[in-house]
Amino acid sequence: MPIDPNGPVPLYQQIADYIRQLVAAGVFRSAEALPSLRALAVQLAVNPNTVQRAYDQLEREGLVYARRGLGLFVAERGAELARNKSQEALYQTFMQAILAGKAAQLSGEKIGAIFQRALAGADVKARNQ
Amino acid sequence: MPIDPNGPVPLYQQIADYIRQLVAAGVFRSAEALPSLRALAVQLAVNPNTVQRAYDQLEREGLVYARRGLGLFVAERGAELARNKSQEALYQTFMQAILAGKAAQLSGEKIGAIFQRALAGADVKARNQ
DNA sequence: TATACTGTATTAGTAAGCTAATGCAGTAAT
DNA sequence: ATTACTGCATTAGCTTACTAATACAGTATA
Repeated sequence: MPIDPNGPVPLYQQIADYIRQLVAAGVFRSAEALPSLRALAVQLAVNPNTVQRAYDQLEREGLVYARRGLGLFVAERGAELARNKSQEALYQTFMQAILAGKAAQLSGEKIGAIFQRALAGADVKARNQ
Repeated sequence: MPIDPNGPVPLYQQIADYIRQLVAAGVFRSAEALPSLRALAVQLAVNPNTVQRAYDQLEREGLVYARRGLGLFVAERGAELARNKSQEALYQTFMQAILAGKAAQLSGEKIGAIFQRALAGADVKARNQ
């Protein structure tokens, strides 16, 4: 698991994002236990509270539920929620960016063109990895 | 000028963004003076240093240049740079969002569809204002 | 019941970023 | 030279957010 202690995005956020991806991809099946706080904390060389905070966030999103003494489990529709969450986040990001572009006097067509260029660029980037 | 002392985005950033828009729109013509640090600071009820920081950023971007004792002026190709800057920022934002979407197992088509929905949504939003 | 594992809560330290106070330095006009 | 304007630099206060230390509480098993 790729964790970068430096860099702008907080550790707990990186962890939450990564776990969310795994849940969305179905790596953890419904009602299957996720790694325990401390286990993951040791593996990532991070304080348990930091993992806790990530798990907290995922629980608030409804992806997982925690049982004290037992562990953490993927919620019934956890995978589906995770996918919806990703899409919603993407939509919000796009919306904000588009509004910023409009504020900068860019037309909808121009904004669309820039997006298409980025989409193509992302493909190339993915191919080179 | 709409400045929100609360809210997540720092004052100096709001100021810089707004001035950049004005420069992009050609409100200030080349070599024409912008409001002085203190004048703008008074108008916005903000510390001069905060405006200074915004102007600093715009100068680093090459949009304007400062002359001590004289004031701040729009650079030769300032308006053009401002427009390019906006497009480049938009491209970067799109790129990051797209990569996040791909990481979340979303296909390029799906990502494109979400973007189109956001673009349409932004139009509606603009119409209602 | 003792042990060893789970998650939870409280508190504190630390670092980064933003804003402001104050004084310095250059220009121009009276 | 004085005055009144420009931008610039240094420093400090303040807030916020992140991370960590530590202790508490529930569950299962030997």
